[in-house]
Amino acid sequence: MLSYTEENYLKTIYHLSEGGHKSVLTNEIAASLLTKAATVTDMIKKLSLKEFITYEKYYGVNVTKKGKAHALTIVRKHRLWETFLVEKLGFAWDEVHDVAEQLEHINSSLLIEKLDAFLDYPTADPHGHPIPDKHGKIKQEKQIVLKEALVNKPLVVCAVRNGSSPFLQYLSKIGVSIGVSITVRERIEFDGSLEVSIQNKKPQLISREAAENILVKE
Amino acid sequence: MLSYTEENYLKTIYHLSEGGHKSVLTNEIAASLLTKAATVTDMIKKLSLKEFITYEKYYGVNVTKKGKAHALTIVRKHRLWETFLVEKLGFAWDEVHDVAEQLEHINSSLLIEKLDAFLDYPTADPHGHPIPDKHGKIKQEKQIVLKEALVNKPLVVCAVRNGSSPFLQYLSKIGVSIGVSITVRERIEFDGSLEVSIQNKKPQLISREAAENILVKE
DNA sequence: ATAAAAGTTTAGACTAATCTAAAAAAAATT
DNA sequence: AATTTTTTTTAGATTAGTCTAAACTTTTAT
Ligand SMILES: [Mn+2]
Ligand SMILES: [Mn+2]
Ligand SMILES: [Mn+2]
Ligand SMILES: [Mn+2]
Repeated sequence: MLSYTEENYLKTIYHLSEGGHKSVLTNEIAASLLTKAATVTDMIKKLSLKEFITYEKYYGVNVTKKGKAHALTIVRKHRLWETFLVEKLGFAWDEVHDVAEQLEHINSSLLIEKLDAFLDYPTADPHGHPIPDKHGKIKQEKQIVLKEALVNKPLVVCAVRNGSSPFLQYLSKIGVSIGVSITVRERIEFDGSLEVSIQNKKPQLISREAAENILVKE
Repeated sequence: MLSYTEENYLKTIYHLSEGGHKSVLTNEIAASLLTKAATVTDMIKKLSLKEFITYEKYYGVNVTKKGKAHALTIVRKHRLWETFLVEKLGFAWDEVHDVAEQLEHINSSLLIEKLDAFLDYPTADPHGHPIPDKHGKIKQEKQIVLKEALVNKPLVVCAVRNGSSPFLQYLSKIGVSIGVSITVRERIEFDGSLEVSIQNKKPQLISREAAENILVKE
């Protein structure tokens, strides 16, 4: 059994490792969790003792199979709760993350299975992020970053990379949400900004930063 | 802001004080929370410093107005969550308490207001316990203990006193749930057991203990 | 009215999670 | 290759919540 804090460390390490594919350094974890490196060192010793990660002094940590499995249950809970908040309670997509940060630590497998059924087994959360199934399996569809999209090819918004409130609110304002159609009309080489048409409406400019944080599919 | 632990102490003290009407002794709190008296003494010092309770050394504690208000928000959350689990997720009434013990500490007023609306502003939880409204107001209907009920007077089950799983499962088994009609046919003076007819079915015997834990109204 | 019993508080210790400052190791620069 | 800079770890402290054992108060029984 992991504590609330240990779960947060494990989830953060899992995300920073990009799903277990690369090792993660002490300072990255500290920056991500707004703690100090010394605190992280203590915690990673604990997590490696419990075999959720492996740890080589001075060279960072890697998530073990056991660690990845547990991290996935936390991600699953986080995303199911976010889906519940939007679909059933009427939250906006920029209001759910902080509440889900708390709800993801509720410990009841019956609860999470019933919630999953109640939501009709969703495969993506309100930000388009995939929801692992009860076995930890993720259904990943292929998606590309809007910034790299071909000009004049009609695409559909399928996820955001950055889930911060200001960004999500900005997207809502310009009419972007999951499932909306979007076509790049012109790429401005000077600053990387794009002229895009959303739902076939009058083209508008979006910044390079925005275009790097919108994921689309055909 | 109270910690998870402080909230549990405050809620327990509130319940033991019967809604703020009597003072509560150190050992009662310790017994209720399965901790030791010394631990309780430390915690009640902290809670009284924060003015959620008043504390007179050796003579127990009393809940302040502020303490009662906060306790009521926790009770509200607990009972709204229990209602959600039963009404929306299909939990049985004996499965919800432990999960609600966790959920009651989730901190988001938006969440609780939206949940309340989603459930259509319920006034009682699955055990018949009243749900305080957002101002902490409790709508208490008058109810009597089945043990004291008049013979041959048709009544309706409106709450249980004891919410333990074994008791709730026993009630389900004999056909008792909230809203069911019940009539006392005979009171056995020897051991206090009652012969009752549930939903006008064949009379059956229930023990004094059971009859003390079922609340009914006309 | 004392003495014994019961209940409560204090003292001292432990674990989890955090910090700052100092030491050590690795990486980058000259 | 040596030195400087950056990163990480270790050492030592702090706070929250818990415990046991000892001391102190209140209550009960003689
Ligand atoms: Mn999120
Ligand atoms: Mn979290
Ligand atoms: Mn309950
Ligand atoms: Mn609780």
